[in-house]
Amino acid sequence: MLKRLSKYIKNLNTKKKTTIKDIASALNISPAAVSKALHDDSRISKKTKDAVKKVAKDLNYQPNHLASALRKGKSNLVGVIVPRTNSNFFSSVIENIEAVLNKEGYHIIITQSNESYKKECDNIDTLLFTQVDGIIASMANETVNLDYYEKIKSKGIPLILFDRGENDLNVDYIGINDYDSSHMIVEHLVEQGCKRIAHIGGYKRTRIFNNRIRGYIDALKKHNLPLDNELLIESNLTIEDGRLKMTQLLALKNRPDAVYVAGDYAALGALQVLNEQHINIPKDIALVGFGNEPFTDMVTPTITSIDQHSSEIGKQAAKTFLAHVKKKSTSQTLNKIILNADLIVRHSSNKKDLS
Amino acid sequence: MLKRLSKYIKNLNTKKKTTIKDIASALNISPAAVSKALHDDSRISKKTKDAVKKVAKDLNYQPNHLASALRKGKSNLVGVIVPRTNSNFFSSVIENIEAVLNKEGYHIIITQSNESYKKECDNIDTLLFTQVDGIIASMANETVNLDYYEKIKSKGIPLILFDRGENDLNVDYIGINDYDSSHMIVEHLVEQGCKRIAHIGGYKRTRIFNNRIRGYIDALKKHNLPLDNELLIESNLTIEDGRLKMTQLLALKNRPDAVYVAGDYAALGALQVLNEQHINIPKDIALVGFGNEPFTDMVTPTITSIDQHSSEIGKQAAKTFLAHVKKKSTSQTLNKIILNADLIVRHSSNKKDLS
DNA sequence: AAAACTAGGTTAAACGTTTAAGCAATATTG
DNA sequence: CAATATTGCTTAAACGTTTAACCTAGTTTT
Repeated sequence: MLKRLSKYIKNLNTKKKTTIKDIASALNISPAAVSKALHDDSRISKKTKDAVKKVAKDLNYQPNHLASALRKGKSNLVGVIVPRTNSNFFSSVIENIEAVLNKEGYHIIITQSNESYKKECDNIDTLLFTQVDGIIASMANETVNLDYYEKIKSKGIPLILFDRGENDLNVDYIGINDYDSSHMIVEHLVEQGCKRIAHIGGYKRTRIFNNRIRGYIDALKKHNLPLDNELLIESNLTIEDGRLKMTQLLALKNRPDAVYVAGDYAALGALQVLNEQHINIPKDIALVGFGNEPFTDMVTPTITSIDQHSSEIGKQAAKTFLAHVKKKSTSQTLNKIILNADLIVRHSSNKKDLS
Repeated sequence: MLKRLSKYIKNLNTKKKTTIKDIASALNISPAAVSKALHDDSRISKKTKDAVKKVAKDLNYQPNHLASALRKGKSNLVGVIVPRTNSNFFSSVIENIEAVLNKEGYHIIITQSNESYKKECDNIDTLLFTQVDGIIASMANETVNLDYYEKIKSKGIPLILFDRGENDLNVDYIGINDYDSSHMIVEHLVEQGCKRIAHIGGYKRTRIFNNRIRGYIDALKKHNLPLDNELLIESNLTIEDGRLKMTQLLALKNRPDAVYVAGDYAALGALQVLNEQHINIPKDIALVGFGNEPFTDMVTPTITSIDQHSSEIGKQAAKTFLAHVKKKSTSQTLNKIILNADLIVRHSSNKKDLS
């Protein structure tokens, strides 16, 4: 009695999803035939296929992703890990990854590490738990231990890194040429007549920031400018720290006449300090950022920056993943895609265009 | 021959994941017992449980989420839809949703609509496809047709809206009191001696922006200020449009002496224009934003804004979802949680604190 | 006209868990 | 001490798809 009642209630609640079985019995064919029809198997007649598709639509059939994922051993889900999504760069990369993957029937799961190593590990666990078919990631600032990434590799799950990646980890990578970008920036500043160029860089331990630093140092050498250790500062590249480090530079007896900041947010902080202290940009101090965030073109003065081709990075990352799953052979050739970045010159460093 | 070879290769590749069966045969008990042991079922002896857990750890057992989700009919995944993640507000809401849900064994899938209705529909399809147990969403600016949200409801999947939600859709909602917030702002500006208060508002069709507009109008009335239609402008609230609309206001014969902008990004755009035109803030024109984005405290002058308690909104949204799944009974009492926002007074509107 | 294909399916097992139902052995109760 | 409960499992089915293997009737080849 109680059982019958509960069953009745259950039937009321579970708006009973249509399954392949329902379609099969409606057409008096086997579930297997339905499955094949829905996948356009060559061994099923056009007539049956059409009938199946019609009934499927009529009954509002939605394939059960979990069941097919379980059976096929793949989830058609790709995990994405980024430090944070609230910058235009990562936001745009994600958008493009999604666009490319959606076309191939994949969906993405976005997770943020907030630059925390622990969070990043949690995210990896979440993604592995969700049985993603691959992971596309950009590492947190904090991350130095690569065990968790090795864990992904050891499970045989394709791993693609972009922007923030490590060389030691032998995986596919998409990014820009940071070393060359620094050269472009220094060259540009030298052209503007700057002689004391400071660099507020990211953490040396992060490969891309290290490359920017190396590029900065080598470019100075190339132009016969002395390297002054006071002018090379390590930063976490937040707005706040940008303010701090700029203030620090202004406190020097011998101030720089140009500052190259390895991130736009920190460059914005620096800009604020310069504006507040009524220092003329670029006449007294020229400023260059990195990343070409939209706000660089909206602040006063507009900030010269490096465009990292975020949409291209996203697309390439997605394509690299797809290449991985398509050739399931062992011929896993390593892909390292290095794009050339563009220098976008704006008011903050353009002395020649002064009206 | 060929078969044996392919089988051999297969075994090489599939780093054979340990399953419950493996544990079972290792201990010579049934898979069912293992499953129960892992879930701390009371009908399993402590001795067996310990043994199972030890073997599970030794064999590096990872539960197959897909299988359990299929069997249990729930995925332990919650979908989150936001306009974009690149604002601190949404970023912070998401962070808190995740924190609360992770503790209960749920994971989240983040998707962005980029303020596009079509993208939002796609996102909903993705989430339904992924078999999420619930959806927490904030609607795109463009969204006026609610069919897709009805679709979620009709599938019996818990839907919780926050910030941008609609009244017509009869679902749980978490947000702040926008109407009252406008009152607080106008009151504050009146106290500062402002008499011509303009409002750059969001789209009227979006409920929260409409409420802010209504609050603005009613507050003017309350303080016996005339409503000048020239001073009430609709905007998409991006930085760019903030610049545009501010420029528009400055072109009036009779300029406002205060501008209340319904979003911080647009307020930033307005601030830039005012700064560029060397208009004294707040003496000539006072400025107030909405959202308390971190940069409001970093620009010059700092911008007065409304704090929306993003972390609280995130937590409450997650808790509301959890309440839904816990009481599976039909007693679906509707939750409308309206938080009181805080006005954070900063330099852009504080005339009394002038040094 | 026998042999060999082909078209168009069907059958049944499998993916890894969970869980209702069952059962034997031990413990508790009246 | 017989009746009843409890403990600690086992059995087997189920979740919804997919797929290898098989089957039958018709078609083509030789």
